[in-house]
Amino acid sequence: MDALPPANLDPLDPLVRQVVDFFVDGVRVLGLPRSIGEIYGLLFISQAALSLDDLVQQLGISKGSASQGLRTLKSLGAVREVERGAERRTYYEPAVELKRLVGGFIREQIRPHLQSGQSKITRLAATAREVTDPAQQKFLSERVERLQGWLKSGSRVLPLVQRILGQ
Amino acid sequence: MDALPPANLDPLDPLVRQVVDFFVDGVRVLGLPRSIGEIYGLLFISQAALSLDDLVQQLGISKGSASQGLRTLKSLGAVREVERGAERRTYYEPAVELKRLVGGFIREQIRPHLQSGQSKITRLAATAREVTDPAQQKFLSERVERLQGWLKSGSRVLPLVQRILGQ
DNA sequence: ATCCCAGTTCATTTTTGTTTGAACAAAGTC
DNA sequence: GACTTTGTTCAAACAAAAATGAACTGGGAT
Repeated sequence: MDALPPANLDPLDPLVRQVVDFFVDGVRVLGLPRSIGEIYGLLFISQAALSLDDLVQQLGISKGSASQGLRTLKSLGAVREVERGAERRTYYEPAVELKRLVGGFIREQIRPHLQSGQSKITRLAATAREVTDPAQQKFLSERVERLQGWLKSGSRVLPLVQRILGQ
Repeated sequence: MDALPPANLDPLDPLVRQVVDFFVDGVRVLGLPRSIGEIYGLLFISQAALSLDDLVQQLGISKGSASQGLRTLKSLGAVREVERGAERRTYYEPAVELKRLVGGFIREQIRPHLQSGQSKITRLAATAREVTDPAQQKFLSERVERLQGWLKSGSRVLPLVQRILGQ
């Protein structure tokens, strides 16, 4: 009973662990996979920029996860690549300005949904217009208009949120 | 080869289907299960209040799902029970004011996370204070302060969002 | 007291989403 | 050209979340 599972041989420092867990929870709320929280969290609390391999080693995740996670984080503008002179491998550091993070999230994760919502409602309105029974018609168009109002409000709020979070 | 699966015998009207799908997508973005979108969507587009059994019949979902979905929707303030005189069974109708919906979502799904985030950061700050190396110390406290700033911004934005969406 | 009926609970099944790891590509070295 | 190093891709394995349905609760009705 001494050959325990090949557990991560290099457990994270407790402080680092706390930060990583914080971000794991954070990204779950945003609907992103945990590996993304782990990666961003470790970058956030590491003074030096880290390479993909550093992330794999320290977090004990696969290269595949690390690669995909970094890709998503890049697309969100949440990490940037650091030039490291003649080095072949690339290093990453976190973007820590809330404004930038929120902006990226809105651009990548919210706006597309708002837009597809808009077009769905447009189609919906067309379908509703074909209903003949007047009472039914009235009820439906009232509801469709309400949906349109919601989306309008949604797109009105976003810029405001961005402005406030940009200080 | 003619005993096909016991598919839903009573498919939804295409318009209703469109609305239900709209809400299914909508709630997925919010991180809620699809059954909740289906239920809310059907209520939203139905002129009459519906019972749990109506939902089960029309959506082809189980009683269990319907019951749990309604519970969540009630807790979000997104549906209300309609009194139906001597009727034993209860009927539901949707809350359609954006203000109320957003308020419920913030209260149930966002505030709790902000709060647990606050307390995690407080603990984190304590851990960070124990680090002795001064350079390390400085870096860590800068990062921890940044996190605190994020949460502060977050809680500043919420009331504002609510105000704007309340017209 | 027993039988409905409307609704809830929760262990199991199903579905969905994430992670892994092996194969691959690209780009530099010897 | 063959080899090493860094990173990507994607089918398969795995894990997490949601849906099911059978057992149950509780309140009428008879």
